[in-house]
Amino acid sequence: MAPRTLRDPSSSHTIGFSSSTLFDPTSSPQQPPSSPPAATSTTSATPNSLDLHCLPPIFVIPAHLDSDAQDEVEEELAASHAPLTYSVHEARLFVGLVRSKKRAALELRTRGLWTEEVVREDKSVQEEVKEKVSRGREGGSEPPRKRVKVDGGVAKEDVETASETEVETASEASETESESAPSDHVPAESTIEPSKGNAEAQYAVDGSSVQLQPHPKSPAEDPPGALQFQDHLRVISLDWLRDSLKAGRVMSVGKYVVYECRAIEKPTAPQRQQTLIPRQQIQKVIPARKAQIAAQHPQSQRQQQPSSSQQILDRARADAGEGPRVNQRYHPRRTGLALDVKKPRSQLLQQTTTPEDASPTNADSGPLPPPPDWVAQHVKYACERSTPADTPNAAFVEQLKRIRLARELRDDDIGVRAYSTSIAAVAAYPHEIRAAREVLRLPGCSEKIATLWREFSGSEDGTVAEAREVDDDETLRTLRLFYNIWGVGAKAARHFSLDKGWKDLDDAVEFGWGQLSRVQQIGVKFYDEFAERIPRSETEHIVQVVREHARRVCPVDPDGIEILIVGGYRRGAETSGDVDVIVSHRKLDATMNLVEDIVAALEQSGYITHTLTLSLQGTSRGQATLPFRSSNGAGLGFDTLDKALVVWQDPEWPGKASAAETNAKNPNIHRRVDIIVSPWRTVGCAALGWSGGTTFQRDVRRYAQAVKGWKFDSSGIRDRRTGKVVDLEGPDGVGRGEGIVDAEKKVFEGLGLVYREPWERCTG
DNA sequence: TAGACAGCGCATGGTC
DNA sequence: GACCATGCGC
DNA sequence: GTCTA
Repeated sequence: MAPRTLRDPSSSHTIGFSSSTLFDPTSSPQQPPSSPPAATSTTSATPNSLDLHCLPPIFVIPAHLDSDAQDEVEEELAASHAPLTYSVHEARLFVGLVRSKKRAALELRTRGLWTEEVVREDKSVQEEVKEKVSRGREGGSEPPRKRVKVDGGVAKEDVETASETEVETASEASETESESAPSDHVPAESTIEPSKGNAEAQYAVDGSSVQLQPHPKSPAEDPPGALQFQDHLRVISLDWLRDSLKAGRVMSVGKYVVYECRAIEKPTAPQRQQTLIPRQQIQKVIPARKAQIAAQHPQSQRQQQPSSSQQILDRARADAGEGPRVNQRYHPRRTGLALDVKKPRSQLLQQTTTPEDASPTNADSGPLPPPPDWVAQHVKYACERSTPADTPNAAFVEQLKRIRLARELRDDDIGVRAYSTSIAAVAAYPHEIRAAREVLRLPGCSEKIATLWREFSGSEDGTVAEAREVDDDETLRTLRLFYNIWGVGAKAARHFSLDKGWKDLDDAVEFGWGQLSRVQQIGVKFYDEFAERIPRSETEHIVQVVREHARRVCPVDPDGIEILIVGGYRRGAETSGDVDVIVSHRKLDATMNLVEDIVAALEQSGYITHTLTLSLQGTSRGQATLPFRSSNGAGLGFDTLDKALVVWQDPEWPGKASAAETNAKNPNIHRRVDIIVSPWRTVGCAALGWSGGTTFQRDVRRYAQAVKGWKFDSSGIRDRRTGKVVDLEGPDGVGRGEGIVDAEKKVFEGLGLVYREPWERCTG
């Protein structure tokens, strides 16, 4: 082993590398090498015997090296008199824990160095090694390792019960990882060619400028290899340094080359096709699994529903393509709208209150369609208007949503909220927008949104630059990858991507498994499965199973169990990201502890494989302010809106019977299911609170606060001033003959709102 | 021009 | 262990 | 980013 081993190799997150690399790659706070390593250091070294002064400028790629490990590498290099550099543009040689061409290129690119691969004609040995190194990482026909690893974990998970709360251990991941690890590493020492003993064998320094040249003394040693092309850059494995130190002499770099390239200019305009890249990235992670899923779930295909977000995006993009062409007719001549928006706004508002609004008010723009009442009256809460899913401005909404996503990824809460408001307004607008003035009339839409609309309407393809960033910007693409893990929000995504330098899920598994929370580990394991959309028929089936189990655990009055599917399904979506279902019962005591019982029963039958969170005392906080009235013999009469967020898998599959012998595992896809149990008394609030969309719900709360002075949440309503419960559904909920939806209608009514059908709540 | 922007429970990690 | 702040999902 | 006190 190396002269000095760094960290405790048994550290829980030395996954995959601990036995094969010198430098511990565990955590990697990415500190760009802003300052050179100390010339001397207490930990550094025994001066080693290597002489690397003739090497070209070397850059140490910090990825996956924590600052200590990075320092150590640099110290070793410095001790060997290697010409370390901290400028990627100056460097000719790059060393690091990088094992694929693609990744190597990415590492350089993210530091501002764009490259293209150089394929050498004589690549017998080198290519072989490179290919070996990168095998399994690169796309190719081989399934990506990540999926293999993750599946390995899944296999183990399959026997877990939902009640297990134990954190899935890093050691488990480690085991799993080790199965595939060996193929990732450069050849063992035995395969290494005898060293030429001196760096000069491969490199020479050309006078003052450090340029690469084939060394005259050894033209044949690293054949075409070495340096016929002086502009070549090489990314080599850190193992080269390890092996050289180990051998006490400089090993030929040839076999350690991961990526050979030359610098190119930064591409100016990102190609439009890059829109597809995120999906490709995902596919890269899951192709095999995806195909498997498709095969197992023919119903998804049968319904011809978009089975992926990309398809939806594609569809939206197609829509977007049409938008501008239409709109352009109305914008042959535009004025500097942004400049005159402020003043005209109030004028417009006044005008919109009169029927004459439909007449031309501006010689420059022509007539606008008569605004809907909510626009004319500047109604600002989404719950006060109808927002159907199909908007004539879908393409523009799509662009706004992308910008919002970018704000989410940038951890800009306020921006997210602002765009959500605008999106909800645009989505509710019943006409195709033809003039920026129309945008300005909408609540929550002002100069910025109007400007975006102008860009949108004037563009060839119905896109705006800010929205394209989500797909084009590499940082955002990586952030999105992590952000899409269940349990990972903006903070964690940024932490993983920016602080730790992880670039893909492989990195999270290899380098950070032990740093993931329990639910994040689950989120990674089922990353691709959770991304799959759930068709309505499957939602219905799942809910049917929930219903049966609820009845089973409610022996006193099983027929009293009432169910409402909420979430996207209730809003009419063809597919959903998860299944949300409200379970209730007219008898208060029947809903007490019902979630736990249902979950336990579903675990028992094998439907629930994991419990992400279990909320058992929704409104215990409310007890203090809750009058002890409706005690009904049910003890304290709490409002309990209990919920379970679980991972679901149908335990039945064809061939299960013989599975024991064949060791086959359940091929059914894992789904996210939310089971909400509400007491009857507040089931209307629950229905309203869980039927979304997000902005609709948020605006119900804002409305309740601003207009009524109430605090609304899905487990009830309270008066902000007195703290007293506001009972809109009656002391015991709606009566005989009325159901959950009737209760919901009473809540609307009590709030002073016109009832909105669920499909009118598609606020985006 | 400054402050608000939904509001909850759970998980996690830090402090005392 | 109690308490608090933060992150997260809904 | 928008609205409002």
